[in-house]
Amino acid sequence: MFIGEYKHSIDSKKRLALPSKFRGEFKGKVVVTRGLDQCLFVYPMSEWKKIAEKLGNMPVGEKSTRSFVRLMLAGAIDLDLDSQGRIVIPDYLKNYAKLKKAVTVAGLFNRLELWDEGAWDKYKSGAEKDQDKIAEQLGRLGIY
Amino acid sequence: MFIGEYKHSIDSKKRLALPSKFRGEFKGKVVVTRGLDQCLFVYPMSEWKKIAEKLGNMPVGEKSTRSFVRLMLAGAIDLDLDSQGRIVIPDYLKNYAKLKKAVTVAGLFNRLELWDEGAWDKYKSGAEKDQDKIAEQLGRLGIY
DNA sequence: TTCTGGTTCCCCACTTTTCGCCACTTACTA
DNA sequence: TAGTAAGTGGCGAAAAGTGGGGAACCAGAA
Repeated sequence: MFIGEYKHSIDSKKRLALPSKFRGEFKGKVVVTRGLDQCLFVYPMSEWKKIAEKLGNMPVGEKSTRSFVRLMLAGAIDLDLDSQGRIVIPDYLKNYAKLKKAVTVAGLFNRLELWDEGAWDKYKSGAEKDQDKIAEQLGRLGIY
Repeated sequence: MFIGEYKHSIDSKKRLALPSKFRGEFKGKVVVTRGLDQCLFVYPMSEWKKIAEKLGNMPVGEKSTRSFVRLMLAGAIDLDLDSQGRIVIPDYLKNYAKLKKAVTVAGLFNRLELWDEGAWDKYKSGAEKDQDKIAEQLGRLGIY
């Protein structure tokens, strides 16, 4: 289970180290995909297979479904960790999430999220302002 | 399983290199056919056989089904990879997808798609716009 | 048949990118 | 404060992508 917030940096070769405490769960392989709100999702292979299976079997008849599947599958990439636990972020994903040097890695239960540090801080302060709404949601979920 | 987005180029002899990480799955042979939305589909021989089977058994009653089957089956061609992992794109397919020099190769689960780079970028930015719909679709897949 | 022009295919070569490894530095722990 | 682990940086080797020469092949024309 992925939890916590970590700061890492992308070097000149587009390499990004993943937090060492999670490397065991990845077993040397991860899948990175386009996420929501301009971040990237990082899944262990086992999680990704479930998702890909569903995507691959979606009907291609409808135009909007087709483009959704294209975006998700073509937007994903499977990567190997090097001996230091780093992955190389492809250009098209790096651009999508507007990643520069400083990256925030966030643990979200069954995945990691990669954020440009600045974007993350902004997003977070926005979300923190919305405390009342969050409290409301928690209540609805039965969390007190 | 094919995923990811790759940039390659067609040279003056109409040769196009396929991403090296997939060459193993092709075993030297591929089937290329007209795809949906002005792109080309590239299947490994094993996948193509399944597809062709399905297409051959489709009911020919509906007009749109008929034209879809014609599109896929009539345009299909099997190609060999050369020793550098390239295929030669026939003119009629190159024209159909309006391929110029810069080509985007997209992995879509059981096939690759070949797009003119410009067309791909346009298609993608169109699909990316509707983040709400994407979130909705993700929710339907059980991804949160 | 023989010549010629065009096309295809095979192989070699150059350039760029990627990958694996090693090493330094920083942070945390005991 | 020594020791260990994590994060970062850089080098050299290997692989991938691209371009081009030239042989083989196939047509049509003389």
